[in-house]
Amino acid sequence: MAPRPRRSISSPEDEVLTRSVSITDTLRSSILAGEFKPGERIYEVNLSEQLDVSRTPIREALKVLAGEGLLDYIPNRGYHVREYSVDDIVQAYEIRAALEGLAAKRAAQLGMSAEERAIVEAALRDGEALLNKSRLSSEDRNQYGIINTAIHSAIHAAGQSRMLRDMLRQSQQIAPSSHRNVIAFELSDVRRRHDDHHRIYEAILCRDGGRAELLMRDHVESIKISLLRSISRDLLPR
Amino acid sequence: MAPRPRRSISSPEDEVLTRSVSITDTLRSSILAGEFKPGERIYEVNLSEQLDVSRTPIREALKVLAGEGLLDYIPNRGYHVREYSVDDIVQAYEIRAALEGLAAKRAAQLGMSAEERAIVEAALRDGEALLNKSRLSSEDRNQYGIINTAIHSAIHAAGQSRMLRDMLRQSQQIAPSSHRNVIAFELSDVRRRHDDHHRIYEAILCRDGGRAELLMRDHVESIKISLLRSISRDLLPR
DNA sequence: CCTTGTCAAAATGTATGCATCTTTGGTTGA
DNA sequence: TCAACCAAAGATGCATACATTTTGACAAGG
Repeated sequence: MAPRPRRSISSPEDEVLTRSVSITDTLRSSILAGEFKPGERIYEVNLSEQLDVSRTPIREALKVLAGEGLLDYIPNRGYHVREYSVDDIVQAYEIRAALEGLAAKRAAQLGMSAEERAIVEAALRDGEALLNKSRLSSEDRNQYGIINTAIHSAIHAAGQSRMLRDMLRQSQQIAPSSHRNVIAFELSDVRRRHDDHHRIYEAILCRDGGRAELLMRDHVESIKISLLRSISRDLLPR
Repeated sequence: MAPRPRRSISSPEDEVLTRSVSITDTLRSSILAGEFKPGERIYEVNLSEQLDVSRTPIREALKVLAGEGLLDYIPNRGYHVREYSVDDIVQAYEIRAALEGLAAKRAAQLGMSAEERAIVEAALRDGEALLNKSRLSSEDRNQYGIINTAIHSAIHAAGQSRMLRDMLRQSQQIAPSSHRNVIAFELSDVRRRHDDHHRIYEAILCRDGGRAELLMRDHVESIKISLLRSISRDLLPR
């Protein structure tokens, strides 16, 4: 096999690239994009041929992804794509609600930096503009997803806890599309969520940790409810 | 190197043993026991010589432990034992409080199985007997630790959520001894904690999820407080 | 028909050699 | 003197060969 090319000198601030790390990223995206069937067995040799590397970096990537909960591993019996039942996803939302609540409380207690505030305020404004429309296109919904992520990420950052951030990432990283986790929100739902964001941010600015936590918990719990509602609608069609 | 011995046929229900897995366990214990200095660099070759295996299973073990948050990893620059500041530990308690609260709530909502109830009730009785004494020996404290773990583990199990259990484990698995995290509890503290356990269990039996959550959160938060108190006492001696 | 045993193919586990990167210490040049 | 620069040593990354385990097919026996 050809030797690994030297990293270019001119790139100023690049991520370190080892095969193992980039393969980990590739596989993670594939799994989260639902490109593997839930429960599907993952064969090292397959992947190593597909990705044109030896089994070594593949094995390391699989170990990492198993640690992240994306794969199940049984010694001598390989890896399987982890299956998430509806109940698993509901549990993940409950966990996320508890953790996001804590993050919001900490953000309120510790205060948000100027940059963090700027990000949230810009996102709130953008959301305002977007939700003025009388109907949301698919692209609009996508756009709101980005806004939503910006707000939550800023609050996570303000929580100033690496462990908390790590766990939040894990609780959100649950193969979403594989279970059509994309909840069909009504426009009114989105507006309500956006209003939640406003209130949560206000509570944080007021340094009211208790209120920020309560609001955030309910905010996330309500997504869980929507999920349950949309599922029960699917199961009992009208 | 000598070939790996076949697994014995007679052992009925043994854990699967690969070098990689058992080394992972060994290293995890060592780290948690504080046998490495915080921040210390971990060299693959060192370990492979000490443990008399090749670098391959070592590398896999290190990947897993990094995933568990016990090690920091930088590509091409190896692994370091993760350092936990006092603040990190406090954050871990906050996370644990949120998660244990959720576990207690779920246990109340879902109910505890007969076995789980038996475990808790036995532990509560044992605690009763232990705390009757007027003074606790070091062995007694140790014993109460086991009782405490039994109660909490039973509640975790009753929560019926793998993700929740995994995260709880992670939030508790923070090199305790390396930071003399062993809080010097007064006997009255321990009695109070034991009383907490009684009330929490009652709330769970009554299927009062809200109360169970509240009590459990406060229960864990109070340990955080004790930690902070004992630290500030250390820093300002009298 | 189901069970059990055997064996070969296939998959994972481990050791090892080489490639690449980091680090370190000394050297050179301003 | 100090900084930039090499070169060698040391450490990690990756490929590969071989060892071990699992699995599935097939045959023999109940």
